Amino acid sequence: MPKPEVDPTVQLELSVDRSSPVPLYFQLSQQLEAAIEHGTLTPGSLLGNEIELAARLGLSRPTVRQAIQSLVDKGLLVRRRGVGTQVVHSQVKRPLELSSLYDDLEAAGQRPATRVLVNRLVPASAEVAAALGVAEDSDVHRVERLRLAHGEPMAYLCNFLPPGLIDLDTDQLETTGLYRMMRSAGITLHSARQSIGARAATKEEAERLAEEAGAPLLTMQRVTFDDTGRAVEFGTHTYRPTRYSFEFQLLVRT
Amino acid sequence: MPKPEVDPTVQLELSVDRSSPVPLYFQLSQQLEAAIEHGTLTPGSLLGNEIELAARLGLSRPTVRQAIQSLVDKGLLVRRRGVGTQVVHSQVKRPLELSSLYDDLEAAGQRPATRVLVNRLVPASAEVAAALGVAEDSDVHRVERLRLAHGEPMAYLCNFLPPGLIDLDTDQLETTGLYRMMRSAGITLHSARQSIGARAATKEEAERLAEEAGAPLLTMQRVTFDDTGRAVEFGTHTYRPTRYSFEFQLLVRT
DNA sequence: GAGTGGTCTAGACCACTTA
DNA sequence: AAGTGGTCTAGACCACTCT
Repeated sequence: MPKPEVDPTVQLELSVDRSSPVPLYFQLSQQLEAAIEHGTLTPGSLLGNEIELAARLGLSRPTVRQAIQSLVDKGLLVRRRGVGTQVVHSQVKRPLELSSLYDDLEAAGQRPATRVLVNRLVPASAEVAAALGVAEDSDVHRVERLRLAHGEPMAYLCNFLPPGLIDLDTDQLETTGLYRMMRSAGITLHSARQSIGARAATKEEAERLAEEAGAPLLTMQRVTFDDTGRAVEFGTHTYRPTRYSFEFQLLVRT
Repeated sequence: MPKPEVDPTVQLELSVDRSSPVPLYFQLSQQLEAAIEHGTLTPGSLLGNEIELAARLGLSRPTVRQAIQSLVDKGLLVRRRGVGTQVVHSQVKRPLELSSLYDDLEAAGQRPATRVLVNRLVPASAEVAAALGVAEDSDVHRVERLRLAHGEPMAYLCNFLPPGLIDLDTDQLETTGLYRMMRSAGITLHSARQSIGARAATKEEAERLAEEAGAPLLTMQRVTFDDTGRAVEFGTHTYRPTRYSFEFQLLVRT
């Protein structure tokens, strides 16, 4: 009876296309990630050593390392000196993302709807001006939206954006998410500072979300920065906690 | 009048110690990070090119790149092809962390106090068993704690841990955080899956936190995994939203 | 065209783990 | 002692941005 292969990657038909413009390390990391996602590489399985893997693919060791490292950074693999590289045991795989409510809902198959309540220029309040780094009372966009799922209100979103950044077409706001609009306008999102809390609904808030006054609401405030460090969005959101909660995975910084 | 230096790193007396066991790239990244933290490298300033920097320090380019890349991953630097490497403009610098309430409070100078309400072995409920990956009705540790700041209750923490992992000394639980105890027991935390929501307080919850029944509460559930993929902790926490909110910075995955 | 970062190579030596 | 990942070198060519 033949001894089973120790290195599961040998059965994985890995290959790279050197004529492709896609970087070699990226081609490799995508194939490995797909194999993990797909269950071909099972949790706990030990990848073969880097040098042998590099030789088999006709790549240099640093290139293979770069591919593996990117998956380690995503939390999919764990490396141990003297031991090897293993697929992480835990079932949780989704990377941490700057979540977009619209995308979240769409991914969950909830077919979200958006109703734009307000879309106009207003003078910046002190709080908005500080968050966006603009002068107080200068013009900023104010967008108020109600997000619905299955016809039921789920969240009330109030956002402020500096002027001249993107074209805030109301129709487009109703059919896609704000982040997606910013990305297609060539804005590279970089980081966001978030604060998540809770409070009792005021009468107006309750009415908007079809709740009762005093009902608990989940709140989120966020300032988003692009890769030049500009604040590109300040948002104050309220969610119905019976309909929505924040789910995410954190990687421990090392 | 002499033209000012374009590359601010030349005035930075960077140096590496080749006799140190600390990796060279790490020595460099720490010096750069300190300079950014300290304000010596101001937001928006352009670092000199990698090759020149490598030559000045007597390092190879890949080593310098590794140092710079680690700061890019932390969100402190931004690289642009054809342009250069810049210190990020935004004022936010704190990295995303797996937050420990105890550490958060201590960092905020709130001198937290902990009262251990329960610390014993209990049979695992279905929910706990699923979260920790143990058999239903098998023994698990149950720890209930009340976290206070300035003498006021701030959060009620209920945690479950698999048996035999760490010594859950009650005195130690009152003077430090659970995460810190796990780390000193040699457990390497790796990732956590969190869910943050809100709900109205039940009568018992309200009493524990000195709130009224029906008051809004901020809730957090978390499963934490170590680097072998074992679930090492499952927690169900409730926070007084007037006293606590979750603040964190996200980096956009690219 | 000049300068930047992005990618890649083919080696090397070391530290750690396991047996 | 053998095998692993961790670090490091000294080059190379390419793609992109700016002037």
